[in-house]
Amino acid sequence: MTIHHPAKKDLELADVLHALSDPQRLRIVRLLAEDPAPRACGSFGLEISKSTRTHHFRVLRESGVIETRQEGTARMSSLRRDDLEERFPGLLDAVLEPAPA
Amino acid sequence: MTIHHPAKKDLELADVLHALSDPQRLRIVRLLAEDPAPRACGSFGLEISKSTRTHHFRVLRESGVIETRQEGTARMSSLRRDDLEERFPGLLDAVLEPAPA
DNA sequence: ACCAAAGTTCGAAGATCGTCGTATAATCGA
DNA sequence: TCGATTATACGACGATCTTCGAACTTTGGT
Repeated sequence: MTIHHPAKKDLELADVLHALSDPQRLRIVRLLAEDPAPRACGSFGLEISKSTRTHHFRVLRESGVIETRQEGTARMSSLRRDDLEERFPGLLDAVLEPAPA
Repeated sequence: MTIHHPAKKDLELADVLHALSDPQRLRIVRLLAEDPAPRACGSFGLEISKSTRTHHFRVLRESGVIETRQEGTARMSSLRRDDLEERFPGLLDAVLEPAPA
C-alpha cells in the first residue's frame, strides 16, 4: 500500500489553498516549517482525535503540501518546500509569515 | 442596509485562504487584478446563476478580499490590494502569479 | 407611472467537510 | 508470542458549502 503523492506538475493552487484554509492544518504546516526535520504525525500536540489527525495529514499530502514516508510504525512528514516554491513562488512564505499586528 | 466589510486588522488568514480556494472566486480575483478599475458583479462573464454570483461576491467581501460600493443599481467591486498586502505580505501576488508550467 | 436592469433574499437540494469512536493493520521490543 | 505504539479504514453525524430558481427590492430611464 504505497502512499500517494501528487507530482509537482499536478499541484493545483485551489487545492493547496483549501488545504491551508483549515486552522488545524495551518498549525501543522507552521510547526513543520519551524522545525524542518521530518516528524511523526503524533508529535504535534494537536488536541484532536487520531482519526481526525489522519484525515488532516491526508488532505495536506494529497494537495501536495507535505510529503510522507513510512518509518517503522511512524509516518514522517515534511514540507514540500521546493516543489511549492517552484509551482507557486512566494505562496508558502506568505502563508507562514506571522501576520503583522 | 449598509454593506459590511471587515476592518483591515480583523482579516483572518484562514478566511482569506478559504475565499481564494474556490475556482470561481479565484477567477473573479484574477479578473479584478488584471483590470483594477472597479467593476460590476455582472460584468465578469461567469457562467453561474445570479444568486450563486451574489454568494461568491459575499464570501470575497466578508473575508476582506474585495471591497464593494453601491453605484446606482450596480455594485462595484475592487480588490483590497493594500489592506491584503499589509496584513499578509506577498500572499496576493503569489496567488495571482500564473503558475509556471 | 411603468418597465427594464442589477442584485439580494429565501428556501432547498446535493456535495463536501471536520469530527468522532471503533475496529483493524503494521512494526517494534520484551 | 504478547503487548504497546503508531497510524489507517470505515462508517456515521452534524455543519458548512456550492448551486439553483423564484420572488423581491432598488434604481434609473421613458
